[in-house]
Amino acid sequence: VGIVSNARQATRAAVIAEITAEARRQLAAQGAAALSLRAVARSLGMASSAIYRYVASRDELLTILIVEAYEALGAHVEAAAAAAAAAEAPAVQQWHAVCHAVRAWALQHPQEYGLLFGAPVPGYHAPETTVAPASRVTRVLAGVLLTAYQSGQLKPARPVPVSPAVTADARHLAKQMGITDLSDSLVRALACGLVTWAQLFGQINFEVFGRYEGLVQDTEALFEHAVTLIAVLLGFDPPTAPAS
Amino acid sequence: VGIVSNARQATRAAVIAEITAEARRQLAAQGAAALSLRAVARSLGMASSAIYRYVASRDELLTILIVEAYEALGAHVEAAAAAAAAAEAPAVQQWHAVCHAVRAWALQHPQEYGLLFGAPVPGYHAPETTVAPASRVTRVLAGVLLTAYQSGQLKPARPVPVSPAVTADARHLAKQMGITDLSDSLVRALACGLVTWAQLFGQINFEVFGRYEGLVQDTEALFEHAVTLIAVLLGFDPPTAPAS
DNA sequence: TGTACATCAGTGAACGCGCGTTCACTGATGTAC
DNA sequence: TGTACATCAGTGAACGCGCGTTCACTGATGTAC
Repeated sequence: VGIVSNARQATRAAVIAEITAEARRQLAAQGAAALSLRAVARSLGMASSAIYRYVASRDELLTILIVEAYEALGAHVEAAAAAAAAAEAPAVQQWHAVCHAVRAWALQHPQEYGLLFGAPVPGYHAPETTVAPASRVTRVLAGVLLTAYQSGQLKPARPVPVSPAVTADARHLAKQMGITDLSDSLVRALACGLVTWAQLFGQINFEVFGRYEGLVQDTEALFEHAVTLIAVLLGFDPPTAPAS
Repeated sequence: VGIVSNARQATRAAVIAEITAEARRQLAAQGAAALSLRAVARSLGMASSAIYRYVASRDELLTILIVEAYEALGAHVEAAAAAAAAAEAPAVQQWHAVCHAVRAWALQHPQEYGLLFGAPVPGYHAPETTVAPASRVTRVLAGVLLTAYQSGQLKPARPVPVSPAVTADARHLAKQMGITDLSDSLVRALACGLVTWAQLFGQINFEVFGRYEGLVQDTEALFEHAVTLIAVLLGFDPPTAPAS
């Protein structure tokens, strides 16, 4: 409880940081399945048993990596959103900015992205600790759309009817987000948002997981097109001039 | 080369079938990463070395499983398309039918689906053998849209401008598919198709990989909504009556 | 039909590897008087 | 400031496990005369 024990805690935190950094390196190099505590210890020049002073188990290390990845992605996308907002860009451009930010991070960290958005690691079940960090990106995406909606720049273009079951889920979701306005148009917007959320990550999945390989050369241009199409679906005004 | 050697070949084929069946069972139970030749041999009551009379390596077994999964999914979706076509359903309904068929198969075989559409297995690179089976589903999806397009039931609703890079890729793709009509509207349709292709699987990914867990109760209803939205994006007439 | 030979399925032991995790132990670092 | 004690980082050996793959070998099954 003394002053110096803070020093101990500091070095302790530093070692944990080294461990997670090395683990992240191995994750990036060989994927989550190949991640091993022994290999991390070896790279750090310490006995394999020493790791257990800092990390309870392999699963806990995986959880740490997942949380860190969510936070990194969240911070990256938040920064992009903040920059676009600071430049007072129109809402559509803000939407494009955050989408491209997600994609850029995913392409730079394919294995971490796969850990977050690929098939779940078998035998591992994510604890509740990961829920909050995971919602960070989602919050940014929803925030951009919500302010666009509130500023009138986003209006449901084609009122596609929503089934009762989807309406119920949308209402439930609105309550969770603390939204009191439960108008039909907002329900539609939420349902549309849920779908476009999956569409955005579907687009990135195809690119990161190599499903466009050999079919599409300029995947960035296609992504830009996809984001534009999704924007139209969301209710942004469609572009008229040819895209760059 | 004799008659009876066919009998040998037949029993040989039967054993291979048993091996792949058991491998598929283990894949379904514990995922691709946990698949092991020894475990398969154990379950079949044979020595671990005996497997090598039938399968060259673990990677080859994985390849076989991938090809089989692609074929199974392809056959499933083809059957759904054929049934919808035989019933002379309107093109939108055929589109819905094939989408729901993909989803149904994915939910019934989540691990196999993950093997095909999740993050690639690290250290494994799919040989060219998998390309043809993989294109089977895609061909069905493209076929449904193409006939809808040709019968006039599908017309690009909002002509969203397509960038030169995407146009080039679309043209290239059209040539690969043996399509000679390279009109602007077809280029737009192809670009849109590429995007909706990823969107469809993105939607299924979110459901199979559990990303909607705790957020959406009725995932089937949401999927139905997603397919409808994608249909609108593709250029089908939007539904007017409330969805079921 | 019977016999000598070739083919092939299947065995069991072994090689060499890596893994997660535990445990008794050694030193160093900090704490309290 | 100095000393006795407690805390904690880090070690090395070990347990028990499973894996992919190879290899010399045994029998059974088919083949050719």
